[in-house]
Amino acid sequence: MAPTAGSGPVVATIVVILAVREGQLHVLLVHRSGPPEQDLWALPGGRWDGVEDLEAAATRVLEHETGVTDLYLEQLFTKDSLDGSAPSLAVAYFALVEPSTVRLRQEEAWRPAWHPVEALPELAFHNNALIDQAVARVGAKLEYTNIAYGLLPEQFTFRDLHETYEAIIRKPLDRRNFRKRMLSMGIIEPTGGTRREGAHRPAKLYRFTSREPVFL
Amino acid sequence: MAPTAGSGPVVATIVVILAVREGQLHVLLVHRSGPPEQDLWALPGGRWDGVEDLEAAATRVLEHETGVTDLYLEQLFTKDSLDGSAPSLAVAYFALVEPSTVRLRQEEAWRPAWHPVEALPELAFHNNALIDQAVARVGAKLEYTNIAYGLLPEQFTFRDLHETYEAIIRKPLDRRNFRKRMLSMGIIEPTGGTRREGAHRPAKLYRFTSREPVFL
DNA sequence: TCAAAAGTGTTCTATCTACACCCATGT
DNA sequence: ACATGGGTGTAGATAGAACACTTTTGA
Repeated sequence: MAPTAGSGPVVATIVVILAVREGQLHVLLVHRSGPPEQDLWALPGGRWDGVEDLEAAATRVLEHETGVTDLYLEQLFTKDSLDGSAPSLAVAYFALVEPSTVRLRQEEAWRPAWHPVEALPELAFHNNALIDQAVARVGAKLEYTNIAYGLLPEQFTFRDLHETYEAIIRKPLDRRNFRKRMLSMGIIEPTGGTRREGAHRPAKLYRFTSREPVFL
Repeated sequence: MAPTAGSGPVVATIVVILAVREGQLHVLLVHRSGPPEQDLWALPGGRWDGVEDLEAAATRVLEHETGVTDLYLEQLFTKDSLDGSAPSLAVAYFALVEPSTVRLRQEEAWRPAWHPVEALPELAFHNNALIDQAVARVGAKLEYTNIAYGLLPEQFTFRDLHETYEAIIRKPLDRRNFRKRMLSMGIIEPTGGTRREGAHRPAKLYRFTSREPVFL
């Protein structure tokens, strides 16, 4: 990475990459094989070169780790002092991805892996707080936006959607009321198709009416 | 200001300082007497030295411009490319202040001054968008927090509170419903005192039950 | 007694919550 | 026929919206 002009602090972009896998909310972490904070898990990130857009830098981190592009990405918070030593700044984003589209890098050094957000280890650079902040933000936005589209595939059943919501807000949602609310919000619509998943009635499939962020 | 270690971009903190004056929402701007962006109005800010807390740096800008300390301050957004030339980053905060506590610097070079948020001029560094973002955020938070305490003095009338809310959300609020809602939220309480302001019935005085941020 | 702002309740409507049974399918 | 998850409606409670007159004061 080319050194930047100026004489300011080191700036990094880091990304809280969230996905719902088997009904559990997960975050993507990498393992630090060298100092600082050796042997701790950390959020993926990279140094910002000062040339490209900040958001483009975050997108690049996301794509590098997951192979995913064009998903939901939003700025979260900017933190000083990544570590205690040199002056530094971390601009944190969060991203929502659909796990089946993800191909994790397979690298000895970093071992990118999904970790359930419940029961995280102590992270490098005190990044646990950023994850909490991201989850809280997503939970709040589920109520008045359609950002769940970032977490689900093109087509999905009501069960998928329901599980996704419950994984994030960690409270049970009444199935009938949930269905009514989603439909009355108008963020999803039936595709007409169905999906059979076992020895029982097939589920209708839905899609998001828009895959751009929409506020209600 | 001491140069920082590292070879990263220049980092600045800037602050959107908001106050309600005579029923109108105002933002504090400084006038740029030299390049870049000479002769345009801009948000006040300063270079971050990489040593102190980011938030402390923003607090220092706020205090330098207004003499006010210990008011409501919150991180807003981080933007790349303050200008088109050298790599740079601006970490924006917004602050809520009570105008009677403010003593603006009197400097020929910068001329800090309040500007009504309606009818702003084109600002340096395309900072108009940051102001819009700050106003939108405050407006949203009025609904579920007590942050209005940052905009009002220790004691105030319902009229003061009502005008403050209307100045930010730019929509009329029914007086009776507004009063009920504020009281049922429990964020304010009567002091017992009253204030006479003219040839009419005196108004009861209220205070915020807490002057720390409270979420409902 | 008049002008000017302060203070106060009720009705209606929309939204949210709680809750239990039948349906379609594969084995 | 049975096991499994999919799909549906109603009644009660709560919160929000609309709306107009009386009170207190100084001039």
